[in-house]
Amino acid sequence: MVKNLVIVESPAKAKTIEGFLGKEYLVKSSYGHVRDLSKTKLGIDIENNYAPIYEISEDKKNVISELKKLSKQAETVWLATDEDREGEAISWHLAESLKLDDSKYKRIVFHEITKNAIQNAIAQPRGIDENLVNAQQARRVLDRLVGFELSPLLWKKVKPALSAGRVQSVAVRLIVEREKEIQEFKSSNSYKVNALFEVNHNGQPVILKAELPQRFSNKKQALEFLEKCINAKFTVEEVETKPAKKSPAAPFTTSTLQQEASRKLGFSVSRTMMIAQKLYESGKITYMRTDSVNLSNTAIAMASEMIEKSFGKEYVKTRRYATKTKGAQEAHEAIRPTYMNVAQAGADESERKLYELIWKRTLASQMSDALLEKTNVTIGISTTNEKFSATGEVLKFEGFLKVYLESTDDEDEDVQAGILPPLKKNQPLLMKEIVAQERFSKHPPRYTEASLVKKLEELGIGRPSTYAPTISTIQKREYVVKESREGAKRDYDYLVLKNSSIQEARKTEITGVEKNKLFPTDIGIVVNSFLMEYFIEIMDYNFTASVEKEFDEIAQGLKQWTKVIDDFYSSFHDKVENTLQTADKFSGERHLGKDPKTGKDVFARIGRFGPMVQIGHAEDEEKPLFAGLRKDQSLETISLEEALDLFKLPRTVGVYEGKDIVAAVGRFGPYLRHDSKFYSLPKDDDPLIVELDRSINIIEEKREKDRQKVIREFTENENYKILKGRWGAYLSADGKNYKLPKGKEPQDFSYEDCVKIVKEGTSTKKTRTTRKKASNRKKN
DNA sequence: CAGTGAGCGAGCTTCCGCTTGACTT
Repeated sequence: MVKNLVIVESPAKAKTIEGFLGKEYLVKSSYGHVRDLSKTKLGIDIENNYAPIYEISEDKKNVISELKKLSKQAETVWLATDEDREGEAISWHLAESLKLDDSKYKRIVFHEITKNAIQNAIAQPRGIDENLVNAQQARRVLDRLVGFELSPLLWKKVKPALSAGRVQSVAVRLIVEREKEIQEFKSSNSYKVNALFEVNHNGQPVILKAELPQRFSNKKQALEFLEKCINAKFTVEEVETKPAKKSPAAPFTTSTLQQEASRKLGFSVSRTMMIAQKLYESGKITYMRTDSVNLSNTAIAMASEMIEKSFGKEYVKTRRYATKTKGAQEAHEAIRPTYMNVAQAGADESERKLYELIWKRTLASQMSDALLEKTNVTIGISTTNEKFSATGEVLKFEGFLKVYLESTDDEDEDVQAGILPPLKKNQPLLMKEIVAQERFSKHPPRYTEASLVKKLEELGIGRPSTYAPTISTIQKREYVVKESREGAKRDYDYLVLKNSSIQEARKTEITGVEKNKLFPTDIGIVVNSFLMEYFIEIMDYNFTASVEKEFDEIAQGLKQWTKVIDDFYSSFHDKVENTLQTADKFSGERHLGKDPKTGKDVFARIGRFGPMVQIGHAEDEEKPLFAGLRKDQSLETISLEEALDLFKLPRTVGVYEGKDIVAAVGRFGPYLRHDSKFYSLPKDDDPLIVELDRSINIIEEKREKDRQKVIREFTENENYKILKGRWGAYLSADGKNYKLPKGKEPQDFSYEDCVKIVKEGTSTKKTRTTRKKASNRKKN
């Protein structure tokens, strides 16, 4: 019988800690929260002063019954959950659901996972901080009230199965508003001038690049300037050298890790978290959901030893970083390698890459500044007052740059300043070439997943554990899509002065290329307008910050949590009721014009199944006609012509093998249907235009591809086939797919083998649709 | 996976923050 039961939040942490404590301690994990409000009902007794009605979460029933059994056997239960609002609440929920007497449990906290820290914690137990627990209850209840009152309102006024919440709705607002800014952005052009000079350095000609600091607003001015340069003399007027330094970035938090992994490794936010989780579980890194930039003393000591050993003493500079993030709770350390002397770790390529990033960032954070020498050179022009300037940078001491340089979101690919040749004041320069080219101002950048996380963190909205889920929620609800878009060609003026003559040219560049950026959908835009019109206070970027302030006051015992909730809810609920009664259906409806054939009105709006166009009114005698929008179309921009085109589909292209070929657009884009089989239309084919010959071609090509897919067929049963799929060979039998057991080549399976696979497989295999539903149920 | 959209009315959808598995076509 073990005397002491210690409960922490994560099983990986439990395993580590158990090693530090003696045999008298059994360490178990709660796997996060164990109780919550009802999954399907409101779970708040509003009449009874907002009393929350908690239930043990379905997936925690086993955890609780095991912990209950163990706690009965133990003398003392040590509640060692995280030292923050949620952690305190978890301890309280544990005490409640395990029915622990006040004398039976002790609450302890520790900030680093070392033997010392844990033994110190055990020596200084305390009770559960009720105020902190109440702050968490307020947070939980507020989020539930907002989410479960606004969402049903959306179902009634906009479209079923939508959702709204304190965090997700603001995330969508950021993206919608950025898109609006981009649409309204007027690009302006100007002329940028660059020059190349030749300098003699040790008998070798060296090129000196310089730039005109100001830009010309039109071509005429740019040309005038170049003309003045034809016969000008160029002289070095000033050489100014000054020292500069660069300092390393703080160690990783969840948010900065997601940003850097996105920029440097191209990982999505959720991929980064999945990989980090694996590294954490295998003991390679510390906890990956944190808002702290703090490193433990042990970690700093390990880092400094590692730096000194690898690079020398002059590279060591230990630093403490302070968080600047609003509402940071700092229950954990920054994300760092568990052992700084392990330079490489990870079970596969992506784990190794992410580990390397974390290792380098942590190491660099404890290294010396990089010392630079910056040189600014001013070059005078004899015929005019404008001056060129050239800048150079010499690295005097690498410091932390030896291992790591933080990247930026800046998309400008301006060339890094390099080394300048030695230059003296009054030195004449030989001009080789001056180029004036037209440049265009850029709209603000669209958000990536990672830059959205950064913005949310700045606003204090969301927590490390929710950044990745929030981003997937707004995509799952189809408020936002992650997309890459091809750029468009754009012409620009290119004027070059060379060998005393000016040449003019029109050049072409590609602009507006977007890779994995977040775009709002029609539904996202309409839901956002609805919420902005009726619930501006929830949509306010400062809403979270201001309620967090109140939660803090609850935590300090200055305010009663139910009072805070009541102040919010009474006016909020009135507004919900009022909107329910008075607001019309909100569909983002746009009147596009009249149908020339029937004279009826044509509308674009959000329907039950998403964006659509409609000819005629619902109350007309004749039923209105409907057509869904294509993926590349939007409510805000679709024209009457484009809308009318949508009604031309489905269209019969012709007859092949005695059956009609029909062209149409479905959920997955344009397609052909023939003999009740579907054939996707390639990107360049338009379903409105595609001809019979081309259609037959597409059908035959698909048939040929399908033939190549077949590895083996059976004479015994034509519905059984061994096929080559995306993940290797598999068995397709009566429309269901089965994995092939290992140890045999795919073509060697006999019909009897296959029957056996089907028989054994049926219990675990589900059909496509039920599996999808099952996974949805689990996620929600 | 390849429609649908009115209206009727049933029954469903939904939040944020803590944590891991069990899924793999």
